Amino acid sequence: MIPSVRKLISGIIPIKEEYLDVFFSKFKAVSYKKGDYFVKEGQISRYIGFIVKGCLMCVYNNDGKEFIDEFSLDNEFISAYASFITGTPADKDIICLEDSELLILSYSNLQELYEIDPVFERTGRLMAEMLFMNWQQRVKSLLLDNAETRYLKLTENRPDLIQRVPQYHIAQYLGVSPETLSRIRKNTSLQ
Amino acid sequence: MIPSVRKLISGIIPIKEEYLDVFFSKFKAVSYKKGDYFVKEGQISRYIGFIVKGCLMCVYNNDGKEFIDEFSLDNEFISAYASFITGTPADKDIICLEDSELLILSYSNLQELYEIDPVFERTGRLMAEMLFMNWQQRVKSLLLDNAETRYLKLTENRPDLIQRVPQYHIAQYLGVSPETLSRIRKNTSLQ
DNA sequence: TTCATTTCTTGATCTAGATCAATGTATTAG
DNA sequence: CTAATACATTGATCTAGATCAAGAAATGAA
Repeated sequence: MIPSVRKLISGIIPIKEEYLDVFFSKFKAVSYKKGDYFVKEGQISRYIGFIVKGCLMCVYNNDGKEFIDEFSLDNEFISAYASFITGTPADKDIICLEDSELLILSYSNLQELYEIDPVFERTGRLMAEMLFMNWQQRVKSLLLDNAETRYLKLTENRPDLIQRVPQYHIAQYLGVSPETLSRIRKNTSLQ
Repeated sequence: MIPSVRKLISGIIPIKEEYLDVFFSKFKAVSYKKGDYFVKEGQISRYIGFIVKGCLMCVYNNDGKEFIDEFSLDNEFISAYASFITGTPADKDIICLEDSELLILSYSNLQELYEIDPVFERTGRLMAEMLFMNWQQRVKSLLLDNAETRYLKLTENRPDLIQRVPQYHIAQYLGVSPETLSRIRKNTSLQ
């Protein structure tokens, strides 16, 4: 694994220096083209991905209507976690929005890590806790904020996303129509 | 600790028989009256609670408007997890809706458990994973479902809640006005 | 460059759900 | 029991955001 990537992951997830080698030995590099599926709805997802470079999205399909659960860009993790953790079919697609380079970790390799040293359980716990807090924030924003506030918060928290992802996908993520997002942008930029 | 409660907790969280004694030794029993605060917004929450009997809710306040994050009833856990985990001030209140009996576990006692045996890290990981999946489902429902569907799903998943909690709190949880929930109930019960 | 496809904008209209106001019905306290 | 308070219902009206329809820009392929 490229040293810079290694340094990067170890900065993101809480894992001690001496465990890094065995940790990284369990990952495998994979390439995807724009439009490729990393996970398909209905299939069991057996991998967690770390995005070295690229952009992916998790998409729900509700009889034709699409809503976006999450975007992940360079240096972020992505997975249909519920499917991965429980071994049940995924309830969403994960699709590449750009050509992407991923490092993937299989379920069985992760279990091996847990067996090798319980320190990895702590890593897993801290990651799950971070994920959980993110999703709780998302619920809070959906309950408390109107469309404009949700958009403004997103531009603040993830300005990179707004640049790289088509606007109608941002709308699907915020839970509004593309037309509404267009109007929100028009209003806010005038002020 | 009462044996029946002990059996119950060990059925809910994934922990091995031989670790149960030390695990339970870290909990403390506390009583609350209806209306009491378990957590106050702005204060750091240093406890996780297990509800032996009773009902609590997590409430966000947005300049006067209240939204409910979560209800917890008998035999469920409750906490301002983000505050508990990160040691930062809670962004919500946790209030008792009924007189309640809790078993509470302090942050420092939990850390002791983690130090005593790494098996508790696994317990923590599995609990965080479960929590995370629940919250992801909540986001999915808020993005995909209209108010009526959200209500119907709630009556299916947590019929107990509908019985024990005032209707306007259910509305605050679903993210609709009490009037709208009343109309939804009128419509659905006619069919 | 040129054509095709994808994405974004704008206007007109519609609708789910909010808000306001009044009344009705349970609980609870004394 | 009665009064007071908390909770639920109903109607009238309003509004944020959806939907439909038509162009306008941008992007991309040949």
